[in-house]
Amino acid sequence: MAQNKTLSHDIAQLLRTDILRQRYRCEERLPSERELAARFGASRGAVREALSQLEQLGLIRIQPGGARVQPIEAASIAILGPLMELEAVPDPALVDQFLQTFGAMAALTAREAVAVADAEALQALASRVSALKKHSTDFNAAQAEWVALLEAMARLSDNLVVRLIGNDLKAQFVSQMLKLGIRPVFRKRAIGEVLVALERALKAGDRDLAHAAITRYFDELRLAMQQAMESRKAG
Amino acid sequence: MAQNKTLSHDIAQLLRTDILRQRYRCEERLPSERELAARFGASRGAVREALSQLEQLGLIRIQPGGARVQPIEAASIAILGPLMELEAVPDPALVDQFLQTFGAMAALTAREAVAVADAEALQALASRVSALKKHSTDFNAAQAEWVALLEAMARLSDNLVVRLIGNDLKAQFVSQMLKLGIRPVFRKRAIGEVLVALERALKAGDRDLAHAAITRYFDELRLAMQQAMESRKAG
DNA sequence: CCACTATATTTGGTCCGACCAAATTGGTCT
DNA sequence: AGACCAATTTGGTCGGACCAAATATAGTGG
Repeated sequence: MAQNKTLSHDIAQLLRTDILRQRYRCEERLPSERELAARFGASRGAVREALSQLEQLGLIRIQPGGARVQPIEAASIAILGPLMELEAVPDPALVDQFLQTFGAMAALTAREAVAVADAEALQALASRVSALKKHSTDFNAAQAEWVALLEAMARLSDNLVVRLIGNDLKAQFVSQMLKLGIRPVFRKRAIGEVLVALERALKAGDRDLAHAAITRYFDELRLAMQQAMESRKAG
Repeated sequence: MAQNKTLSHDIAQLLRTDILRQRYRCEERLPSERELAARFGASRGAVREALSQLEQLGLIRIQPGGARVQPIEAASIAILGPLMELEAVPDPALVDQFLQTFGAMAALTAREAVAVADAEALQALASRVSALKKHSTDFNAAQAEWVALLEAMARLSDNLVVRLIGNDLKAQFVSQMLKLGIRPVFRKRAIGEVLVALERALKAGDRDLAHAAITRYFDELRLAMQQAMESRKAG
């Protein structure tokens, strides 16, 4: 079983899974703290801390009289990770939605980065793209370079909102994908076109082109990821 | 003082504000639970629940030996609301970043909604846009109609990731703006163009045009909001 | 004098038992 | 049947206690 640092975290994780698996219907009352404590062989304090965390996640609403589960849409994005971990292979539709959303924010970041970057910064970004062109065969190296490129643009654009969301999503998603060892296979020609467009955008300071290129990249990533998950399912 | 339901929530809020105000430097140790309990005149259990919530927010990292504050960028987006409430008038740059991000996701939602909608659904959306054309003078009615339109498109696109992020952001932002009573004044001609484009996009099922129209609307909203906040500052 | 180690202290994690206030539940009365 | 009221359940808080891990300190050896 997944062993967290503390007992309260373990309890929170168990309850969280139960709720996400719809073992408790919406608006239904959870067992009382005393009963949960007895069930988990824990003290009421530990259970209370666990419930406090679930409330912060927006999964439940605690009131005198009982804790009630809330609709999933009312929760925080921090539940995306646990939601994908529910089954051995995450829901492909959810993965696609994730990449679509993350891609939109990455594209936004690219546009702003190009908009505010000076000549020097643009040159630095362009050199990263050049490096990417050479790593077209080594997946791991290319992946690391992409992450570095997006990170560099995020630093330039300096948008705290995007950064917070990105951190949350990355923490939820990337680790899960790495754990599963899913390796998307890109269409080389398309990725080549993306890199060319990105290089041109950086050289010309064309923010719209940069936006389009990043969007295109994530579209390719979505496609590759869906295929990888399908073959994983078949294998 | 802002009175929450429970004492632990109050303590969490106080500590949260202290951390966001940088009263504790990054990586610095917070006072021990026992000392905090003494300071707030509360029991250690209440303090522990508060700290547990802050940990869930990503503001602190709790370990035997002490709780340490984490870099703001590592936190969850749930801190955006408190971050804007720190001062009487929220940071205009932060508001702009928020609207930019929210707009990008709304545009994404619009594109997907148009992509998956059948003729009937498109017609329903178009009628909402028509209604918006008539409410051009009444700010409150128009605002409510915009929210309803975006909500309808969100239901159609059925993207859980966007929905969760949107809920989080809305909960953080909208209430704060309403509380301040800031009223952005739109450029009527631009909004008129947006509505025309949106209507055309819905009639033709043109997802790219819908995306562009929503983007344009939020660009106008950003402009109007910045002006409103500036005049508020001056007045 | 400095670096390393073993010890003492601090700090978080958990448990137990108790009391209060609010919500729920169930019964009673009209 | 509906409204009202008491009994029970449930969450919120408190205090004290013990353990294990991390930190700080004193001691030792170079």
